Amino acid sequence: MAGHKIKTLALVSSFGLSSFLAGSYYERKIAQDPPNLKKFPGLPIFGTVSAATPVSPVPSQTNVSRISQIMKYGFPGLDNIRSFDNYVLSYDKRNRVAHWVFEHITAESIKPNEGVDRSLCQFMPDESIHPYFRSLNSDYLKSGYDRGHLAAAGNHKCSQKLVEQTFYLSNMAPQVGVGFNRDAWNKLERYVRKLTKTYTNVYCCTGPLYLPRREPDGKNYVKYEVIGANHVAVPTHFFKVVVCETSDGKFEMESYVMPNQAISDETPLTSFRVPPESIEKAAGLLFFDNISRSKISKINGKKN
DNA sequence: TTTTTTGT
Repeated sequence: MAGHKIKTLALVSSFGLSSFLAGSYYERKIAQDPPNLKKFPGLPIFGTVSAATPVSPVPSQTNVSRISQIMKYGFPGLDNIRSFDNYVLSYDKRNRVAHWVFEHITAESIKPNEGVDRSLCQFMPDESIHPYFRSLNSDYLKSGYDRGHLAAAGNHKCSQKLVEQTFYLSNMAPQVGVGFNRDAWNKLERYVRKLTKTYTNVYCCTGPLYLPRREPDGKNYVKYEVIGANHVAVPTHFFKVVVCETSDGKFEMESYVMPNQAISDETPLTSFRVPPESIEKAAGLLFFDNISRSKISKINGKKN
């Protein structure tokens, strides 16, 4: 992690947070009202919306500061960043599933407010994603997989608007329902929420993995199913990397990898702990790059 | 408690 720190920091600061936000604002706007591309001289114009991102208005200051708070300790990667009011997502256009989502939760922020009702929410396509790369409800229909939240709905129940924003399909991945999404994975999500009872701030990064497997010929292959007309990838595994901040400014890190399959209720969560480095290498991401290693007092329960 | 799908 530390070895790459300077490079990544330089990249983040030269882009600047506002340009990420500006990008997401612009692409969202495209989806609502198709732009007159002639307004942007020099942009390549094809038959479809260009991926290029011209200068555009900066969104409201409140949103910017919340996003800065969520991403305070670094972006794991910089591909197709989407910012919502209470979480941030990096989208993998090739697999039609996010690379990662990032959340900042506190006891206060996850406290459900009266009247907030998950059952009123609907899964909806993310119109800010180009139609070529967008997943649809029809892709999941009769696939046998749940539309599993990456940023958990249960982390955003303080307002109806925030919980609704977790129902974009860009925040979903095909997950085995019984025994995984509704059980072991849900248990991990509840455990992460429980950490807010002990720690002032909890930062949580979640995403899919497509891990190689040894086949009978002795070689390693990455094999995964794709579902629906849009070939949405079914990840082989999911990860969660969590950093807990104590009131005196110390950090503790925990990182988990779970296979996308039914998991026995008896399996303890601790058995899914893996070194964060192994997730970074498998995912091509760097987690919490802005936290100096010397400030992390524990990793997966062991003194660092 | 929270996570969902299916068919009416």
